[in-house]
Amino acid sequence: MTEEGDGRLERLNEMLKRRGFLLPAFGIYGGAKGLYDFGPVGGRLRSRVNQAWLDHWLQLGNIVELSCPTVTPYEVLEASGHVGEFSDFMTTCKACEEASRADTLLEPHHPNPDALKRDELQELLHSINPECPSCKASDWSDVVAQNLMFNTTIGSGSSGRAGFIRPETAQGMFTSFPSIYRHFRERLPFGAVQVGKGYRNEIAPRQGMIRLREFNMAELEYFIDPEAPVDVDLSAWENQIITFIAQDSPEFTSTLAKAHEDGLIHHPTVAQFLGMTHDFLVNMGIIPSKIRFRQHEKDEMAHYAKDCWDIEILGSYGWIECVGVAHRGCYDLESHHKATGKSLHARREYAEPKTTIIDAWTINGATVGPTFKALAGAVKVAVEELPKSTQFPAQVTLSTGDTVTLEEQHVKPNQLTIKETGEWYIPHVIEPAFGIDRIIWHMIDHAYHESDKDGEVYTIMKLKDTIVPVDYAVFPLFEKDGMDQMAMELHRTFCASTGIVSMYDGSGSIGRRYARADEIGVPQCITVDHQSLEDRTVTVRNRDNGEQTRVSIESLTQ
RNA sequence: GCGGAUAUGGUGAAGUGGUAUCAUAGGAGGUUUCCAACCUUUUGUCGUGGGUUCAACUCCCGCUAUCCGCACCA
Repeated sequence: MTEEGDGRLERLNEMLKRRGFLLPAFGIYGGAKGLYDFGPVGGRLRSRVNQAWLDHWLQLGNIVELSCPTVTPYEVLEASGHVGEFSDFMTTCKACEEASRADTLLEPHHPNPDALKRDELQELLHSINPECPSCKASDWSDVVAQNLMFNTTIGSGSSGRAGFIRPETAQGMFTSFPSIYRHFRERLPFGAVQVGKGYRNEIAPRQGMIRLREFNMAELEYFIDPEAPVDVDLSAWENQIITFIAQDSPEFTSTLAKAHEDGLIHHPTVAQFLGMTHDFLVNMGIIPSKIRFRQHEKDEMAHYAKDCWDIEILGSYGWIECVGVAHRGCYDLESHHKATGKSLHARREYAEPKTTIIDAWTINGATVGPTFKALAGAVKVAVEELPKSTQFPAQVTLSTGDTVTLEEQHVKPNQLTIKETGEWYIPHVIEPAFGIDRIIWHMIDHAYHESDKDGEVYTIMKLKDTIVPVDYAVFPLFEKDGMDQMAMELHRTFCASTGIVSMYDGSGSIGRRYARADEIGVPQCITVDHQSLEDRTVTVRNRDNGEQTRVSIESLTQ
């Protein structure tokens, strides 16, 4: 196998374009930065990965799939913190009209300009007046926020409402919490999954598929009761040695259970999801030794996170974050609750109802009201705090600072039994978020094998059978004598079966066709030859070892 | 966003102030009893907009995109 670094990445990218895996979008218009097409081969690959991802999480048994709009009202993303967090503060040089980031300009003059608010940046910028990096002038416009989300208007004209194209799928799932809660009969834990597009108007999209302006994401929002005992079994991964990079520590290996026992992974469900993520990636063909889990530093953690892990994959661009598993606490539901006033709580029933017996004093409203007038409310609070043993008349100091004298006629005994069967709380959320494009890139990167064949590079895509874009390639040995009709018939039979993709190829020599099929990773090539015409058997060639077996057509199509 | 480089058939490349070359690929036909073979034939191109010029793929300028650093982002 040819190793990387000798032009492998260039050959891979060239092949992906030529064979229709991945192509720059809108190519006939010169392309558009940060936008890619999944082509005739890649489109199928993507949909299979999406489906495999959904199936993987639906296994848990308490997961539903949602599909929420990409167009999202301004208020939703303001409440979630994205309007505030997803912006850069820009200023323009009045001499040359070059736009620069205000915090970058101020870096030599302030320890951490990134943390400044807009007004503070503006003040500092105008007092220091740094040189323009391109024209050396020192005359800056006002600082404006440039948001990394795509702006849009929902509706037109004066009735239009400000909105964004979503930067992640998560918010739609949070705002759907009440209906998911009802669906699951108000019993946590449960989760919602969604695969879909997300959009970020990146300043500098780079590195092919790694940083896109429109990207495929897959997210699970898993809602838990922070106080409920957690029933998580990590034994499935007890023999799985995983590479970790944690806060304040160098790279080391351990198991998920050990990492949790050591207090590194705070929540067992986070550990479970890290394990399930590992399983998914390996099922997709990611090489296990090229996976590592990296814990976010405290200052790097996003605005919502309590504990956050990146799953990084090693590929041609180095270690790239492809999945994030974040314990978001109650941040999201609480934010939307505060913004809307709508209940996003769950109910926790006590094992035993809590009974509170109150045996003390309360006010006699008929006398306290007329006597104390505006102070009556404060009197009530003070009276209810008095011990049962209080003798009246009594001097009482109110929260207002006033001191009043309470007569026996102002009070009456207060005997109550309050029974509480449970309480309301805001569920916590654990969120695995997958960058599907990045994962597909690494699947391709890891599956791409080159070998030397008579001085030429021979390419095989060793993709997993479960997600290959094409399941079968059907060839007539020669396109004559009825072999072509028989092959076409078999091809059509395959295509008529749900979930199977077949490709007919009768062009060029048989060896050339095998090579073409290997290049896009077709696991099995089926060839119709002269013998097939007589006994309805065909040869099946294995992609990875080239071995052929002869089987009957019926055994393939049943 | 900054600095540097680049942009020629589907893919990879050469080249020139007078409308372009090679390899490979794709289609059709032939040949061929299974791993990129061969023969015939055919398809298709100078990223984009402007300028200079009798004439621009070539020179100049803008734009767009790509690659490499830096920065940014996750």
